[in-house]
Amino acid sequence: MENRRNLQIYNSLSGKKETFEPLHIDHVGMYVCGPTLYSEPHMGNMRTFINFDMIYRYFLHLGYKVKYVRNITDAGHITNSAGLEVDSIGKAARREQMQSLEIVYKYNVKFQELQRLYNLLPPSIEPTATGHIQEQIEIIEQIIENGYAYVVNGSVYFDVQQYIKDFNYGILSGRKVDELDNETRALNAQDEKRFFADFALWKKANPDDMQIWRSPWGNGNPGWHIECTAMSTKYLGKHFDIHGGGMDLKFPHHEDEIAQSCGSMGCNPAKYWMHANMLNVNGQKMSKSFGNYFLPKEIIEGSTELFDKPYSPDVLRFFMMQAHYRSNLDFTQDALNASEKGYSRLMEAFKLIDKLNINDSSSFDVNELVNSFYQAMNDDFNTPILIANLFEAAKNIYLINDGKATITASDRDFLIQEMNGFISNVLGLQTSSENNDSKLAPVMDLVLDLRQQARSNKDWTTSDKIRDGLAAAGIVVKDGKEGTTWS
RNA sequence: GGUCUCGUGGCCGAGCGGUUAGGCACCGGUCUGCAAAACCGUCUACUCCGGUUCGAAUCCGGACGAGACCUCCA
Repeated sequence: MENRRNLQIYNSLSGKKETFEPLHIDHVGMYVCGPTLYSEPHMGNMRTFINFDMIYRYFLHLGYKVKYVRNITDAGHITNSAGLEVDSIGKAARREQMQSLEIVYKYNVKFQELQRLYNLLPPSIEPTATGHIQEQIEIIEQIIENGYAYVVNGSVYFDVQQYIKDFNYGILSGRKVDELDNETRALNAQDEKRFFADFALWKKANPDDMQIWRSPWGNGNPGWHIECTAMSTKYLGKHFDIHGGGMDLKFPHHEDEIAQSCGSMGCNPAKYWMHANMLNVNGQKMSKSFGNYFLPKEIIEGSTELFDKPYSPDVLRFFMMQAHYRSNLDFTQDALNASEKGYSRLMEAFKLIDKLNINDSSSFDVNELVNSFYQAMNDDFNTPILIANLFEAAKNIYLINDGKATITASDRDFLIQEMNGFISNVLGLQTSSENNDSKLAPVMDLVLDLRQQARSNKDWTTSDKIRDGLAAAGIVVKDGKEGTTWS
């Protein structure tokens, strides 16, 4: 496929757009950092997963065989800036009076439900951190053997000072080790570390830890970053195509993953690093303390105070796709309403396309239009441009419907196929109408027939009563030249 | 404090040196029994100050403003 050769991806590693060339022909290996299951994923989490779902879908659309690995973090992250224990899952377990595994299971069920609601394709593999403790231990052993880690009191730390003699720590985030900590941070509990920037690979267990594993260094917990190195390596190999995640994971998480891979296997794990941007709500990063925090399910149900009406998952997906994955996106009521209307107009056009009259020639260049879909996506997955081009198609469909433009049968079939491919397969929007209720359709036919009779008799009172009554029930009646439709 | 993004019309949001992005809203028109839907058309931009250039929203410098990260974060 010609379209494959032109795919440009912004690589966070180089800070530039690069032509995508897979390591293995026809195959793409992609690893994305998944959720930590200590609470229900929020809308910001969903934006990242939806963006990578779109990226996954576009690779599939281009005909690649994709192995998409997205992990589940079910072991609590164990250190914070002060080196103190912060087991997020353990904390949640105590709060909710459950065992760690119960917490993880509970929120995983919710996460799976959200994926279905928002039409995310399941990844090829969703490995868990706790299922790969042995692999993590083996990588840590290798790093120690290579001289880039040291053992202290049953804990293992990555030796950044040793590492920077051979590799570039900061290659992804652009940070320089000597700039990292000019101000002396609170150094309590960091006595074990040789250097402030060293990070934990394995942490000795505390008596009150809820999850503990055995290791060559005694009982303990894996560090936060090592799980991703272990799982990406196991399922995709030591060097694979794409590693993705939220922008906030760039440092330290991804930087440390690179250090672990280089320190154990001698190479950066991924050829392309991709980072999806954050979600703002009413101008600020979504946060519980700002009062602009809401869950993906609340906005669908309309149960959040922030918005005065519910929005469907398709509208929310469409809204997010109208912004580029590397841009900030601000959730506001006005913006969501605008997307809701635009989405409906696009989908109405797509539903209309089957019914268009055929002509001997097309009054516009369908090939060029379809090509513009690919060009948009090939430019670093530019979904806003793709959507603008889909609206161009919609405009033409409406013109044909009004008899002001023409299309040939083969062009129409081609356009149907490609529009469906991009709307449904790539953007992940559900094109099947929820109005295809087998019982409602014949009833509507009857009602509209009665209304048409009233209209023929110029009985506007009856005709408008039917229209208003249906409107009250949420059904919009549309009188067109070719008859009346509803939705 | 350090590192890095960003500042586009009423709202959201593309743009990577010369061409109408797009959506929503507004206004005028076509259509309609009246509406709605649909179509056509018009109008609102590039934070500010310098510089480079024949030409800058786009490149460079500075100011102001917003945001992210700096060992919990998607």
